[in-house]
Amino acid sequence: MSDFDLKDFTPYLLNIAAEASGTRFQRLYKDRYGMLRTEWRVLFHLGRYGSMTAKEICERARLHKTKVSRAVAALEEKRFLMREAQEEDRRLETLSLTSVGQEAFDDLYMEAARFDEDLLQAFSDQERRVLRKCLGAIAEI
Amino acid sequence: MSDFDLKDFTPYLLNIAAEASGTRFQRLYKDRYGMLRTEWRVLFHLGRYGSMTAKEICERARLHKTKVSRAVAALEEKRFLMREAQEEDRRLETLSLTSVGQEAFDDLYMEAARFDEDLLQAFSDQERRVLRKCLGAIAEI
DNA sequence: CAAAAATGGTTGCAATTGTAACTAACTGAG
DNA sequence: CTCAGTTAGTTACAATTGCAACCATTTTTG
Repeated sequence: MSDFDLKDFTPYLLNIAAEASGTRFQRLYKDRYGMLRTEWRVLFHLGRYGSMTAKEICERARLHKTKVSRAVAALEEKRFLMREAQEEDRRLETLSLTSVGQEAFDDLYMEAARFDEDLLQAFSDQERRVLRKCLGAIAEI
Repeated sequence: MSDFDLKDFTPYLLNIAAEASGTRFQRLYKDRYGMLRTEWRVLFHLGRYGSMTAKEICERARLHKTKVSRAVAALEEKRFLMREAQEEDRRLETLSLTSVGQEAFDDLYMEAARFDEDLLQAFSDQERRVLRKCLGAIAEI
């Protein structure tokens, strides 16, 4: 029996770490705004990078179009975003945050930055660089 | 606007990396053995660490008891494991792999080690150490 | 010892997700 | 033009999951 252990299996480790950190952060968007993770991600994209179509969100956020479609519907329902049909191509809708959505974003954006700092607080700059580099590379697959 | 970006948000990065690597490895246990992720994790525990009860798997694998319960039922259905009631406490069952289950484990165990090596292939020993340390610490939360 | 609390495990149901099929709108070769 | 693709987005349905309530045992405790 080789000495390869579950704790050495990177996908497992990644999954545990992702779940632990994700679950903790979830409390903020879920408790305060009743959002699901996908909704939070869509909100983040629109808040941070400005108005765009659902298609663009799919690509940038690495989310499947059905997930985005449902998240957009939910955010619209909460009056966090608005859709505006495009003249040139009527299949496309420009999505943008309402002022309520913008406020929610501002709040969560601040919390996210704080949360992240807190999460990495024990690591040196060099460790943070390595972590980011490795995660980025693995995500690229 | 601060310069904090989605690519700087560790829970997001972790989630993307976990999903990318997990999905790729999933092909092996799913296509070959029709297993779900939880089933693979339970199989791994029994194969790597020997017979144990569902409770112990819950603790060691960080899985909720309903997930384990269903994974055990599915693995039993596939004839990958057997249950044996304990005399001393009849609420407990000792779970152990059948020879078919053991073969599946042996196969996947080898693949997992290979997969992991492949995944980390571009990183130096030092980077691997840092990665493991950071992920472990974040998972501890 | 009996009744109450705790423990291991399962089940039912609602919520979330994944997949595929669909609609509506555009594009482009004949 | 026009009809076979594409593309953006939605919807329907099945598979997974999460949560709470539930058995069937132990264990505790009064």
